[in-house]
Amino acid sequence: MTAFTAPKGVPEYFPPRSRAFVDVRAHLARPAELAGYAYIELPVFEDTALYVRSVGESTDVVSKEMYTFEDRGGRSITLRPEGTAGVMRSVVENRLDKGQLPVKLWYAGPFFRAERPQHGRYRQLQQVGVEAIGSDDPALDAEVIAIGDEAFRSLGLTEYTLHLTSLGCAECRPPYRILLQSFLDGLDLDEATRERAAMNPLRVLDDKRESVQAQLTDAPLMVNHLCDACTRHYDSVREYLRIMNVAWVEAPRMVRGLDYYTRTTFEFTHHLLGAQSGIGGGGRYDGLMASVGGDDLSGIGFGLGTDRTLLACEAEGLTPGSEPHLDAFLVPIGAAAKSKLVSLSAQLRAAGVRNDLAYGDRGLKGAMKAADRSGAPLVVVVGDAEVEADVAQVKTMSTGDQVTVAWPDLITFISLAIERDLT
RNA sequence: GUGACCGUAGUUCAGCGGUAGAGCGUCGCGUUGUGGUCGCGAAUGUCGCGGGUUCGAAUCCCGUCGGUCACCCCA
Repeated sequence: MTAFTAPKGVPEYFPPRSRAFVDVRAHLARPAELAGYAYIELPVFEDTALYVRSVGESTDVVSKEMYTFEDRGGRSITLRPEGTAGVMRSVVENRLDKGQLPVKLWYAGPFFRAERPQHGRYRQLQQVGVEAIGSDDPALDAEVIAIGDEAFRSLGLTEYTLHLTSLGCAECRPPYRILLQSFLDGLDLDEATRERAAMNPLRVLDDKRESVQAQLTDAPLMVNHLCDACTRHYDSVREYLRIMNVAWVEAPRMVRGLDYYTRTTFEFTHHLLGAQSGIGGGGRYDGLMASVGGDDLSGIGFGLGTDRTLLACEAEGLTPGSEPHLDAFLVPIGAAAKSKLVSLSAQLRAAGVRNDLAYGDRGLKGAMKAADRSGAPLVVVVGDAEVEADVAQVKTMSTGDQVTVAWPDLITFISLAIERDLT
């Protein structure tokens, strides 16, 4: 039993799984880079009011899941529960929106939500996100969605579904909301659900209980009450998605937990993850910039769950990050050989050849075992005889072939061997 | 936050009232300087933590911490 334990609900990634985590994160970010999104590094805590204003006071995230505390100057600080608000704040504060639009940004890092932990639901969670600000072009909605889809697909994932809907805008949502509310008023609901209906009637639509769902079959749906502009926008988004061969499922009852979403809204869920199946989600947020004090610019973005995506890969039997991470492993026998290989190791690294050395002066047999487990395709063995002859033995692990190479040719020989293997 | 289940070597788990086991992994050996297979051997546990019941607790009870499942929520 160790004296200290990590805080409740916090995942840690250490070898060998940390390699998979890093690889997943890289795959999630790559499609955004390919589409011209630039990286933005933001603070992990912000003024509490930023989240209350943008995410929405009535949301669960703000009302009961935030890590909020007072700092030494008496300011109310909150550990970021999501990424979009901080990006908006930074864009406005640093006037990134005063140049060419849209502003396209991506970020990655930890977020914090004080929920009851579960497999895939963590108090410190990792996300990779993108935001495209300053354009309401539906092709941009489609681009963002396609980037998310490509991120998952590039990892080899297949057991996921893209859910898509439109949540309407400031014009058409309020009247729909009233319509839905009056429908829900006529239903037989328990106290907690009734309260939710009053707070956010949309939320009731995706209640998982059958007793509730049975009563909802005739509920009015937002997609049937969109204004003309929203209908055109949504139709257009879907047309672009078709052009890009992105498959989706219409999800007219989908609800998102953050209040700022408007129009296009989407979610990626994975079938093998149980209750915490959401691996990514996002949407358009046309009033958000103005609400944090900026110009009234529209925007769209998503957050992809790095932790859950890794879990999804594991559930599908995928092994991200399992490629060998070394090119060569160096095995010295005796002090003279050790000095030569310590020097060689540094030279190889400077030449871009990834390598490790058998430390601890263990026997050749044990050192070879370590070499095998390192995954390095090449092993360099040097003992007294080789030092004497100014050569090294270079063994190709996959075939067992071993050749003697003159010491001055070694770096070139190894570099070429690796290059040949890669092509 | 609500309800339920679980917590034993590095790891996966068995043991379920009489003073702790297996597979995998780790390390060593199978003669002098070569891994992966095979054979042989070894090391490692305050049985999550605290209290209680008992002659005796990893085993029963309570609390606590942590994890997991569902709800809720969402990445």
